[in-house]
Amino acid sequence: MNNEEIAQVFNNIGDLLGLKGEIIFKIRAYSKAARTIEHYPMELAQIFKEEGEAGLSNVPSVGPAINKKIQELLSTGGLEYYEKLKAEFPDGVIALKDVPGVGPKTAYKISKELGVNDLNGLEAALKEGAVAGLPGLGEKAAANILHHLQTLKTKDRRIPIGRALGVVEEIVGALHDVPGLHRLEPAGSLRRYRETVGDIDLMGTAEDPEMVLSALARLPQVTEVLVHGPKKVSVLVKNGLQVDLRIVEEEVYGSLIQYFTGSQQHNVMLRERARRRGLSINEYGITDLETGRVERFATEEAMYQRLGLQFIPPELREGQREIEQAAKGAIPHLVEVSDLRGDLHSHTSESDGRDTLEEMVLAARAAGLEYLAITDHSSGRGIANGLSDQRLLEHIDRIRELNGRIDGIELLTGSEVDIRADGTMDYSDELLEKLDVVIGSVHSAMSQSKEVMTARVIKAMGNPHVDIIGHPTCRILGERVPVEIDIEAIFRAALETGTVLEIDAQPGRLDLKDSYIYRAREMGVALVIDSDAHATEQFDNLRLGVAVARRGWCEKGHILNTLTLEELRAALGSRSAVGAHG
DNA sequence: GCCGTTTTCGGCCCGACTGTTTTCAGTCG
Repeated sequence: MNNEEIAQVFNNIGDLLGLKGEIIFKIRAYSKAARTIEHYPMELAQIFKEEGEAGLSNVPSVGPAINKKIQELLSTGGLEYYEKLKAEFPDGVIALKDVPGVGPKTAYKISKELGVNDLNGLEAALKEGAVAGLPGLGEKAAANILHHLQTLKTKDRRIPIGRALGVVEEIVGALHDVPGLHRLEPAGSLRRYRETVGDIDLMGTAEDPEMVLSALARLPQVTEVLVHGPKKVSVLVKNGLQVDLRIVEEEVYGSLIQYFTGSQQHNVMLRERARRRGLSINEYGITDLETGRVERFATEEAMYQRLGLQFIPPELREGQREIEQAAKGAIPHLVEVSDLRGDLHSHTSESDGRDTLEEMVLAARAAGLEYLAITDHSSGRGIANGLSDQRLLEHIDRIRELNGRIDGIELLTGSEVDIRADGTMDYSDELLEKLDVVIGSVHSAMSQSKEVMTARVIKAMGNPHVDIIGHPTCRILGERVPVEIDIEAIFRAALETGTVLEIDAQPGRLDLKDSYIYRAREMGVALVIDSDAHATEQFDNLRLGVAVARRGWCEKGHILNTLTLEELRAALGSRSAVGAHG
């Protein structure tokens, strides 16, 4: 059972207790635990396996009662308390509250009065007009529920961050020239660089707010204007993505962007901390409860400082341990894009890249990289025009030749070599030995069982020529689920063999993902952030890789390609040194 | 039910919006 499923159970328990009329603070305790668990950087199953009950008690918002329930869920797959509670209510209570606008109370009312137990039944009841007749629910409420129900069916709830960033860049670019616009930046999960976002929150300051708001509303990519008030406009853009723009006063900008950046759980914890100090936070400032005096904050830095906290980078604001760390002054100096000196994974038109070797190298140099490994696909990737032995040898010569006549960047020869279904590599050891950088990647037989896949990758890591495992879980966001693999076993093998694990920064991959990065870093596994660029503009992917590494609390020292080329060569040359680096 | 730089008991984040209300409940973030 994974964290998301456990969180779902506690969320449902909270809602059901609400219907029973339990005291509100007990209900909130369950919801709060659910929110924490949902975004916890380590799987509770793993914690329980390794450290038992004591490990679980370190999770914030988990006390003795919820701890016991987690243990039961993990060891039996079920929870008796939950089953008994569910049996007291119609099934519809859980099923119907998936619809936005339908909470536990409304779900209960509909399922009890109308006998509706699933979403199809709900749609039928809405169309018959049965819902609008219920006490407390009128025509408008019913129409609203039907609207949400139908959009729920047609639209992806969250989109990959890469696509959202593209939309933001277009919009910010288009609004750039509006006179009197001072600031304009994203808030919300986009600013925290979550791998998917539900909508886009933009926030800014301007001399004439209305001019900015209506400029957004008039953009060609806007398909519908949902709300257009004096301080806020909400629009839909192509593909149904919602964009909210707020223009606020300069004096309260810090408080507001802090509030709208979230996460919700982070804000709850921040406000609890403030409460204990006799302060109350809202989105406009901090109120001293004794004197009633309100302080306003133009910057987030000032606001965190007022609460006795170090500044917390947005990527860490997930309501885990970041506030207690900030209170101790123990927030790490996270890795930054400017710390990256090189890139160890790139493709050219020799295999499935779009641009030529020379074009890619010039682009990498322009992006400020000091070194670049050219790692086209191996022969087994026929569909990606993988290189035969002979073509690889010629490619190596061309890379060396180019390296000799170009200034400002050093080139490394390399290959992204298929790890075959049996764990052997797609080139011979003799050939691999000629390369500076060998990335081993799984591109085939992805439906292997967890045992087979894990053994396959560990076998590849045992090959002394394999330096890096590329995109270790092979997921494509929104398209392909990750392969079944025992990630803890992979981390252990990486430590034992000194193999580096990749953070593939392609927007659709982000693989390793943030929570795995967190765990790998904790274990001391060496990591590398790679663009996996297939075209000249894709070196820009690196910033996204840096962002997920930051979400995994990585500092410069955890990331191998922050080393100078000399240091890197030494590290790759003796792989035990690579392991020690992390 | 959880938690502690005032507390192991006595508190518990805060506001906006919507619709159905005649003073507020429900939902959301």
